[in-house]
Amino acid sequence: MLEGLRDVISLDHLRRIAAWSHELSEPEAERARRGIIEKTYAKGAFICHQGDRFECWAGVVSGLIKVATMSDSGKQVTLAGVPESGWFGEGSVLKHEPRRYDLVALRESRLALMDAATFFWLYEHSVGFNRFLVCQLNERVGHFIGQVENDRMLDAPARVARALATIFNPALYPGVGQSIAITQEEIGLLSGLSRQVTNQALKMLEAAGVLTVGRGGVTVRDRTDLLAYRTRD
DNA sequence: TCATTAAGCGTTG
DNA sequence: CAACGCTTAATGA
Repeated sequence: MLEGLRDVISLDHLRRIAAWSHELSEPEAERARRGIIEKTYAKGAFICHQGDRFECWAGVVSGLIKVATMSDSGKQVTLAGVPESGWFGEGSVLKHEPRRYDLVALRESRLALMDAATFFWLYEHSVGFNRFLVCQLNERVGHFIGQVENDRMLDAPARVARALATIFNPALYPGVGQSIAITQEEIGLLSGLSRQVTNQALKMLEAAGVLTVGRGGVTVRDRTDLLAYRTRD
């Protein structure tokens, strides 16, 4: 697998790629900037495997990341899709734990990686940073409660609705607006469905008035419609 | 046997 | 040129 390009970033750039940086004081932001490098991952590349020690907090600058794990039966189960502007991995960094999940780049993606020392410095010194972390963890709790439900309803449109609802969460991913550029193949990878089934599911969701499908993207008027979607029989 | 999927390919925007 | 839809052959429940 090809190693991507590594780069140091500017303060201006940090402001653009990290919504949380606006909660930081000038010296805090400067410290954050120095602790972050950027790296590009090719389509299909693993950012890390389950069990790896990957001592970084990561933000998606561009592209799309899948967080997945193996089920008991050995199948890949997607836990979440992380689009542009999403930051993840604070769980493992905070606990000094090996990664509990696989991280895969679904398309060519650029990540901002913050080293653990910087992360802990902000954790101990910055009120704004902690405010952001609490807010994000709170959103996650809500998300995973929804996921538990998802395991029991194996219905394809409902799973697609869930996967998309994750991506359209403005608290977690402020960079995503009403529509997102995502292919049906990528939605399938996020939902754990084949391209055919994904296409069919999207049509059903469109018929239900929950979203509109376009070429290479979907548009959602109201995210609560996605969350409210239930199997129609 | 029937259903589902990955792969290949033609079409389309 | 990449996303989509369709066909087909393999897989497996």
